Amino acid sequence: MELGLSLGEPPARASERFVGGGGRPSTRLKLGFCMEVGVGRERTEEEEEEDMLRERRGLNMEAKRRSADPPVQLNLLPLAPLSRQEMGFPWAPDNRNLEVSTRVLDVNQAPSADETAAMSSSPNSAVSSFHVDFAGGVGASAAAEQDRTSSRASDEEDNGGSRKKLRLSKDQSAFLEESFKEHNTLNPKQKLALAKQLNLRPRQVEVWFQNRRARTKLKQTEVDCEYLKRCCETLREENRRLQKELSDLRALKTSQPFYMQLPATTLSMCPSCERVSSNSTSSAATAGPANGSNPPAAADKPPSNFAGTLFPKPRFYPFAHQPSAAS
DNA sequence: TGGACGGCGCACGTTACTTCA
DNA sequence: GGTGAAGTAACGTGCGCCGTC
Repeated sequence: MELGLSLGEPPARASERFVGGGGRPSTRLKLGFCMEVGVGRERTEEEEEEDMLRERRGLNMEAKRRSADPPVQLNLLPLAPLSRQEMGFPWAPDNRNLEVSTRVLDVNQAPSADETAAMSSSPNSAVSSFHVDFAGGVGASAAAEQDRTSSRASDEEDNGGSRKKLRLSKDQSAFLEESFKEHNTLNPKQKLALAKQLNLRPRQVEVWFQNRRARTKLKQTEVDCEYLKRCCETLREENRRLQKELSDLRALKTSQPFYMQLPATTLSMCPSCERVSSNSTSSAATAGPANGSNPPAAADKPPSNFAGTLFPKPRFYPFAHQPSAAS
C-alpha cells in the first residue's frame, strides 16, 4: 500500500482538486494537507513520471486504469500543526494560523464522483505528488538521499524523452518568491521541505532557485549598467564644464595680461613649514627655479590676482616658493 | 601530508515550452 | 487562427569546494 502525501498548497489549476476548492483560487495562502491513498505495490517516482509521459502520448493504458481507480484525497486538519520554526523555515507561514479545509475524509471512504473528477483533472497530479514510505519514514539524511537520487534519476530519465515543462501556479511562485527573499540559496533540508510544502519535486525547487538567482543577477546587471551610464554622463558633463572653465581662464589670461605684469605679491604656503611667504610673480614667471627643476607651463600657473580671491585658501605653488627665498 | 577522485552545488548559457499581444 | 516576442522551466556543461581514500 502506498500513500502519496502532498503537503502544502495546491497549484492554482489544481486547486479545484481540493474539496470545496472550486471556483476562483483564493489569493489567500491556503495550505492543505493532501493525501493520496492507492492500493497496490509501491511505485517509484520514476514510474509515476513515466506514466505521465505515456499518458501524454496516449500510450499508457495502465495509467488510465489507475486513474479509473482514483486515489482518495484527504484534507486533514493537523492536530498539532508545526510552527515555522519547527518546520525549519523562519519564512514559512505559521501553520497555526493557516486556513485549512475543515472537511475531513475518511480514508476508507471513496470520494464522490465530483471529487473524483476534480482530483483527476490536475496537471500536476502525476508529477508533483510526494511519496512517503511509511514503513521507512523520511528522516533528514534519508530525505537528502532521496532528494539526490530522485534528482539524478529524473535527470537521467529526462535525457531520453521530451522535456517536461509545467507552469508553476501563482501561489507556488509567490511562496517561492517569499522563500527567496529570506534565503536565495537552499540547503538540502530546506529544499526538501519546500518541495514537500509546495507539492513539487526537490529538483524543481532547486531549478527554480537557480533560475531565480540568474534573473536577479541579470536584473542587477541591468541596474548597474544604468547607474554606470548615468555616472558616465555626469562625468562627461563635469568634464565639459571644467574644460569650458579652463578655456575661459585662458581667454581671460590672454585678454588681460595686465594682471600678469603686476609685481603683485602672491601668497604662497609651504606645505612643510606651513609658512606663508610673499614673492614676486614676475620674477617667478620669467626666471627659472633656483633648484634646477623644470619650470611649469604657463597655463598651469594660476593668475597672481587669483590668490586669495578665487581660491578661498592660499595654495601652495611649488614654483613660486623657492627654498632660498624661504630661508 | 599532499594528491587523486567522486559527489555536490552553483553559475552560466541554452533550449523548449507557454503565454500574450 | 497564425505569429513573434517575452517569460520561464528545464537542461547541459564547466568549475570550485569538500570529504574520502
